[in-house]
Amino acid sequence: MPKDTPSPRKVTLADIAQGCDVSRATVSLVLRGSPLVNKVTRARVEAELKRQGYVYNRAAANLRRRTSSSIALVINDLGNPFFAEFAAGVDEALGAAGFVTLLGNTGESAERQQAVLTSLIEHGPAGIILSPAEGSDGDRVLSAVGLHTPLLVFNRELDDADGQPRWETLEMDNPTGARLATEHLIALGHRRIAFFGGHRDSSSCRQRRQGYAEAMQAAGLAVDPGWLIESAPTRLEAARQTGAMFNRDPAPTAAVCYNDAVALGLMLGLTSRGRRPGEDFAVTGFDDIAEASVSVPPLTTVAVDPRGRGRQAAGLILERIHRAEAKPERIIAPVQLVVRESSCPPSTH
Amino acid sequence: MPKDTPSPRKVTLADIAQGCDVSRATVSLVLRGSPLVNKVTRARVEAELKRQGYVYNRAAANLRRRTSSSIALVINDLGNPFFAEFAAGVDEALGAAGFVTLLGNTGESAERQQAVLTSLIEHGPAGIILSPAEGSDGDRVLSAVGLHTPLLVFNRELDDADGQPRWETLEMDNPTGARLATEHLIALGHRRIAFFGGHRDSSSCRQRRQGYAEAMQAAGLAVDPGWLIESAPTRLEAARQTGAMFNRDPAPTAAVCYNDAVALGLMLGLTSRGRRPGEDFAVTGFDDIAEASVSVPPLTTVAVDPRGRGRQAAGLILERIHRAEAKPERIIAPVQLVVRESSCPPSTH
DNA sequence: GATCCGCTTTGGATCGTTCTAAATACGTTA
DNA sequence: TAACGTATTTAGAACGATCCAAAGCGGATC
Repeated sequence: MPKDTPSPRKVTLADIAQGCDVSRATVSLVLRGSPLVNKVTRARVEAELKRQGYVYNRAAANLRRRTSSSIALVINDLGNPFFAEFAAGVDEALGAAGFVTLLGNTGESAERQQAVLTSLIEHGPAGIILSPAEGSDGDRVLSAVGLHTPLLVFNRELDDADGQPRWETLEMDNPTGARLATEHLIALGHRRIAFFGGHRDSSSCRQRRQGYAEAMQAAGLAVDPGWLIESAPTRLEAARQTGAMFNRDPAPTAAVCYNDAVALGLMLGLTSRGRRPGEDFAVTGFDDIAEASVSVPPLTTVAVDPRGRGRQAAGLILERIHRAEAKPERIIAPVQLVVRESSCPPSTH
Repeated sequence: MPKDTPSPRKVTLADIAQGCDVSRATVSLVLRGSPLVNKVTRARVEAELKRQGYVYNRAAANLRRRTSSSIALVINDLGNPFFAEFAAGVDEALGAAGFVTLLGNTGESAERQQAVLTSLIEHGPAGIILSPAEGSDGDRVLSAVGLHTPLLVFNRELDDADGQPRWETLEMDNPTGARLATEHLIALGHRRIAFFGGHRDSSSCRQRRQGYAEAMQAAGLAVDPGWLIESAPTRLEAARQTGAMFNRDPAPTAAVCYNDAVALGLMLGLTSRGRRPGEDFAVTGFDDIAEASVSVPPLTTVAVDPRGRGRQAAGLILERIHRAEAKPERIIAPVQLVVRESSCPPSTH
């Protein structure tokens, strides 16, 4: 229940119309740059608009026209630079198309996500871009969103069991990214390669592990189950788990990490155990966050261009709004391996 | 000009009213939980609401009531974790109060900021929170925002020369923060302390330098002008400028940095010059970004709690909306020194 | 003088809510 | 029986824009 106060009263079309002795309809035509109105009238009206400091009331227009000029953007963790960049990309592209972004941050809580969605939908956005919180349920989401508002799900899979896909999907090409990183390490001469970090039940982690496994298999390399190490996707947790890597003998000589945060944490953990990442242990990340290029050593990683993905997501939802009939697609965004210094050949001793 | 398409038609109050044979007014009362309606009627109406899958049209309600349930949030750089956290805090508090966040990212461009403000204001937000882009002009901002929408300016000063303050201000206590950091280094025994990073013309940098200067003076320590080193507030630039610190003889033994990014860059630069931050050179930062606690060595810094500041900003603007007559205040948020390992006593040799 | 034309302009209904003032129902009291 | 009070419901005019169909206005044509 928004507590709010009536404003002092704003200048409306009617005020302008009265002020220069034309009808509201004419003023409206001027505002929308219609070619119907006479030059002289237009000039008079425009002068009056400026004089009274008129500001357009888009809500009223939208009500009458039964349209909307906003898109809701629901993010699972705005504090995470990856999603913040994504949001910036979305807002940039939406702004350029004349839309405004309705923001909602869920902090990875599926409950809050429901609340946020119900609240946002009441503002009548033309579409919704959702980066789901962990543990989101497709049916619940849909019950809040309804069937009339186009929905684009970003980054995580949301169970969509029905025959008909009920929303559009934009995902990173996780398998390929992990495969590229793994192949790169193999090409450098590594044979014992671990997959480090991430939660087994997250869809992106599954997909990345799969790409890793494919590359290993294609090269005829065995994967020791002890080389699949889970950890929360944060630097701190990853640093803590570093030890788990060296429980087996022989230990791995390289690790493909779930993401950059984990990779940076692993490098920290290695350093504090007296190992030098990029010299006697190879590490790769995923995401290419800003820090990756300035860490010591600079991190080899898979770039996904979150800002570009944001722009893409905005483009997709706008397209869908214009052609509501088209059936939802599932889009996989390409990724790119960026080789830096953290991926070294296996040390010789 | 938003290109948009009429939607398939939504369920309205009238549909519900017709569906259970009461008037629109009654349904409206039910929706708003008025005690006037009879229990039995209420139940009937509620059943019908559910049956038809009604969703409230807040825009229409806002039009009629001449209210607004949104607040615009304009951010100079969403990609920066500090501002992303701030935004998350704002959204959290606004959401709790039943408001929705209209997001706009300006990417530090004053031009884009004007465009964003004019676009957002047309959606009739109840208030605006603005973290200004570099080089913003107070008068231009105000010409876009108008005088009827409460404005809260965050983090940077915006020239407000007039006698009457025309907007509310929320700033960090920069002078005190820098003073605390400097005093901490002095207490450890340092005598030659540099101020490293930031642009001289940014208001926050000026304020932090001032706090540093005060502390130095209070301790009777001279400041060599060569110890005031400018740099863009990024890690990379800071690393590049590291050399400038050792141009003078005797060189400083510690540095108060403009912010954490700069401090981390400086530590990088020190390391690559064979110096060990936290052992033979002391470093402090400002902001306490997530990384600060996990860097090597962990960074002594000044915590400003961006998420908390976001919540505070939301609270302030909401308060102002309710009491529009109150004259705008200028609020300085307290900061806190967090001592970690990067600040060591001066090395003995 | 009536008709038709293109060029402009306009009154009034409309979008989905809320608000006001008044209507309705029904028992009580005088 | 009329007047009254309480509890509940409602018709219809707003809010600020847009849309539609129609009208006004010369001037050209018949």
